[in-house]
Amino acid sequence: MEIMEHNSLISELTQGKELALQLRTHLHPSSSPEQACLFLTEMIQSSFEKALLLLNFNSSNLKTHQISSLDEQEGEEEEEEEEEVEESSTKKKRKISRSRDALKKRKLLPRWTEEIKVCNGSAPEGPLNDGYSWRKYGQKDIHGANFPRCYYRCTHRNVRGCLATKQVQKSDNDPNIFEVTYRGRHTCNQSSNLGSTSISSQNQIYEETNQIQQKPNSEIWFDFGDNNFNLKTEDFDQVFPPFSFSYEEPIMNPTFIPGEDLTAAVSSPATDTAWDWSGYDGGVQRVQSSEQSAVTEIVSATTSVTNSPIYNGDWDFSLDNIDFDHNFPFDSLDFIS
DNA sequence: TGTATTTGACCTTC
DNA sequence: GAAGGTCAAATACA
Repeated sequence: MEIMEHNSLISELTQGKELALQLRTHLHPSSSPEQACLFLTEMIQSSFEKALLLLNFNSSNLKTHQISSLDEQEGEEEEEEEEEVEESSTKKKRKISRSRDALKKRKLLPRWTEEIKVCNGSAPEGPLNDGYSWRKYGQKDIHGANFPRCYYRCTHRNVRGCLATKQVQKSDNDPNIFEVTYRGRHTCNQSSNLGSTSISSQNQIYEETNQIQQKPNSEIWFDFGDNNFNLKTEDFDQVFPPFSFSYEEPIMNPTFIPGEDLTAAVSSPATDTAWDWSGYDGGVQRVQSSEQSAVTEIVSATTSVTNSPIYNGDWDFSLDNIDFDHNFPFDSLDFIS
């Protein structure tokens, strides 16, 4: 790792640590204006994201080097192949070269899965509106599954190089459940368009309903009548490895509005296939089950939270209820160096 | 005409 | 070789 990057990484992580400490002081009941908490959480998020990007970047390079050194011969062949591509510009070779490179990158991307439950059997007419714009690039019949799987990638892939993709598949067991697998984080910053409305409405949701329950199996349930939202906290061990949370009275703010016409929320064009509600985000019951990438757990976990429609940076966790794991090595050199 | 979707072919992984 | 994932030409649509 380059010294500059190493220092940047330490700087970002240290800043995150300090901001977390500040936030903790703000969380004292006697202080803590909500705006300050929100600002601090955003700063913390930003700081960790930068750090993780650095980590991600370096681990990518590392992996590439490892691959090269482990299979030098193949690497050389690849180089030759790429030269050939430039010279001969044969379509086939270009395709091979590109796809190998892309696959190497894809393997390093974090991945996590959510289950989205569509309630009332009201078929929305568009894609899941999770705050990002997706472009469908493929559909595949999956062996043993009753329904095909759809493949989406970020609309801004070409323009901004955003590598985020998602797969949407209707569940065999419950036709109202869609399994959405996200891969890679958005680097196109398009989520900001939903953040502005969500915070206020989210708070409103919580204030109006205040029906959050904790189930014995550590699932958080947000009961909004027909719109249920749950989060399997058992998966938080994977999603947030460094922390442990207690959910006695969490404040989490899903980004949909209860009672709102769900179909109206759908804005972007999509497939009209009856089952293909890939972009549909209304009336959801989500179970986030994180499947970690090959990079590092913390990269995947953090990315999954910041990138997921469940949490797109707009939630304000009530950290009063979050117990920082005392084992988390915030102060250890292992963590910051 | 530009953009999104469909779909068969191709590639990688297991 | 089967299955999953992606590409890209063809097609649809606004």
